[in-house]
Amino acid sequence: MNETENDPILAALNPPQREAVTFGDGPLLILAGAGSGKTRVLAHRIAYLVERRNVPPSSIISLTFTNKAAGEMKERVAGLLGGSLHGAWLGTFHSIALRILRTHGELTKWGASFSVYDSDDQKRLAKDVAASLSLDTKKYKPASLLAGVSRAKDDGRGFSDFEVPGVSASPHAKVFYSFYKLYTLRLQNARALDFGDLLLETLRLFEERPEIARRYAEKFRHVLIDEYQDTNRVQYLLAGHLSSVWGNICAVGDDDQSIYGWRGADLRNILDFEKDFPGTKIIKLEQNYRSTAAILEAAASVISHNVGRHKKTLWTSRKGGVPVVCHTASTEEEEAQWIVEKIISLLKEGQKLKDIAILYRTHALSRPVEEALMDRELRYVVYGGLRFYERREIKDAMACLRLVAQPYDPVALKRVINEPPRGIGDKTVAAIFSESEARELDLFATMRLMVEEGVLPPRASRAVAGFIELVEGWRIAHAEGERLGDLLSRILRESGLRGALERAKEDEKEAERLENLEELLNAADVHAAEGGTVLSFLDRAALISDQESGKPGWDGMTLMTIHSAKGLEFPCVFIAGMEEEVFPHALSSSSKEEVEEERRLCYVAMTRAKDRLFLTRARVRRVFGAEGLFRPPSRFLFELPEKICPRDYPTARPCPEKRGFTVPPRIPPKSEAAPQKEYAPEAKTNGRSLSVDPENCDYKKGMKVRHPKYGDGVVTATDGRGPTARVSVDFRRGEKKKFVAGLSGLEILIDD
DNA sequence: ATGGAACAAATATCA
DNA sequence: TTTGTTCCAT
Ligand SMILES: Nc1ncnc2c1ncn2[C@@H]1O[C@H](COP(=O)(O)OP(=O)(O)OP(=O)(O)O)[C@@H](O)[C@H]1O
Repeated sequence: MNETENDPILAALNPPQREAVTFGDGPLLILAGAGSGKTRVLAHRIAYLVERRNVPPSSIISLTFTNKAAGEMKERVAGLLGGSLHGAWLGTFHSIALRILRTHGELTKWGASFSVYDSDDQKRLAKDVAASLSLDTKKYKPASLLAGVSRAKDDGRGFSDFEVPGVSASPHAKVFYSFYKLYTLRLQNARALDFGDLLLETLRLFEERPEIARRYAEKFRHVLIDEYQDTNRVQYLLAGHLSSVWGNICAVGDDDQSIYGWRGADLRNILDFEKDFPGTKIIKLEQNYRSTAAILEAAASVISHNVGRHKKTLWTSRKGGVPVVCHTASTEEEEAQWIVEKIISLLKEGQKLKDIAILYRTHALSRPVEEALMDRELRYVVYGGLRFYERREIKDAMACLRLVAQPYDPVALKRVINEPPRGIGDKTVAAIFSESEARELDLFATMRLMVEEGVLPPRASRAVAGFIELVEGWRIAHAEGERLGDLLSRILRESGLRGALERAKEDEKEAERLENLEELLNAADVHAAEGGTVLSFLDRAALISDQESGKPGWDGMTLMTIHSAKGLEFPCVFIAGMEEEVFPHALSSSSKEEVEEERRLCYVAMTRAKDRLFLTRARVRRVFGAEGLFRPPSRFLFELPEKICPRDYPTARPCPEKRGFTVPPRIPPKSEAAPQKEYAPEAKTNGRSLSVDPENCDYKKGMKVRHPKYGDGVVTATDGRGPTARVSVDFRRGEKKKFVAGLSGLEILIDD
């Protein structure tokens, strides 16, 4: 039994980990805290099954949540195995659903060649739908209706599961219903699936064709799921189907790290696992191998403020450690500056750039940091944000490509029919669409007909004819087997997309877009070389949406949101923007549940750090070009152990009675220069206190408020509740304005 | 009817 | 900073 000593698969595991890896058949749940080696166990278990139990890789499916996690998993297992993993299904839920749907496309109402809409496509479609219904988009924002639809799909409720709202139903319910209805119809006409559909339609396929569900359930003797706490209803049901024959489902997760509630993640999935899968073996892992005690203590202290959580033991043998550092800067630029200084001293201590990560709640926070890093010529990679396949020029090119494969796609057509401008304006486009709907005809067929019948003004007619010919040419080239890269290159040339950019390339921005197109061509060549098709190239763009910047051995630091950092680890971690309204975010602080999810997010962020952890905030941060707003420190800072992170915030104190913060007159330390007039200038003079209370920002008619730009005013009307409410304000200076409450920068004035 | 220019508004998190 | 909307000259 000493063989484990030299066994690469079993050696570096502690006893409970080893038990999990070698566990035989039946459901297995590994419920454990951050950094306890859950993902490691999954990777080792896959290797163990293949190598020691002779389980064929093709009967293993491993489901992860993000592409990044899927990539890591592949890498880890490959490192343990050395190549024999061929045939195993490792990927995100969405990519695996897509694979299944493509295999059985003919059985769905979309047919075999449907397309996948990414969130930009979804938003465009949602806008069209709202316009067709002539909704008041002030009151019913397409984006929030769309969010409702996505959420319903995450919860497993397709349109057909909704009842026709009765006469007494709320206006919102009626609007939502008709929106969902038309959105569904338009998607179908476009033969497109959105992200929610990928999962939901796979589930439907399994339910309506049990023999297909069974085929997969028989194939997969082992189903492994990482980050199980973030599965939604549909994913949970899919997991049930996949494991229904063999019953070997192995889920790992941590309820304290559930951060996708807004995407329908349901904690009950992990909490009720035992009930759902009778005979479950539960294994707990309690040793954290990642972080120092200082970091772990700080993180534990924060998360302990969530009520009703399941206590977990988590200890580390890495006693002590460098204390967590909190820093308050006066502006976002100075915050970035401070981070960069720290990074430089870390580098002097021997840390490598790739060992450093800067995490933040929202992408918008990356800019000042990026600028500071560029000043010092430090290399970095930003993950997420405006991703490669989401860039305008790339989406335009891909829309052309999509028209080649799927000429009936309305979103793609609308996008490029007049890009670059070729004389087909809104009126003509609208005419084409309504005609196509009226005649129940394909968009291109409609256009051809309209040109022949001469129903369009001559100028527009000629332009449309030219466009048809253009796309037809591409389609012929494609049918004749032109290589993907050449086809795309032809499209860029003939469509004028490239020409338009070249004409404007003295502009740095446009030059960069041109470079992106070159990279796209490159990616197309690579994809074709790997045997990919136009269709699979389009799929990839929707699902991955990021292009690996192909620089091997790249040594740069990492900038990303906390959400995308989940599951990763770095020796040094900076968390920027530790301010109320930023983190917890203003738009998710309206309920206790939302704040608790933000707190878990904070916990996730902190537990990414192995050795060094820095939390920073700025007293004043600008929201877009606007004037800087005073930002009280994040409540999470006050939840850190005092000894680790001393309370040294002279400018604001938590005010428990109001569950908010009051802002006393600021006494600037001598060392700090710069006049600070924008920090609530009147607060000192008129004896009233300003209350910024994001948990309770319900505006009422008649309420006195202050805006940093417009001054004081009175609320004249409100629309909706919570941070997304619209608030109309009459300012004393005479202006009338309407705001989104959570983003407005409005402060409620309270008389003493 | 189109398209440029000037102006206003609005930003989450991911697949 | 970017994206969308409105207005006006072609
Ligand atoms: N038995 C062990 N011996 C040495 N190192 C270990 C052991 N188990 C885990 N580790 C290390 O601990 C770190 C955390 O492991 P892993 O990422 O698998 O944790 P996790 O539980 O998935 O974390 P999280 O929930 O935060 O994503 C990794 O660097 C891993 O190599």
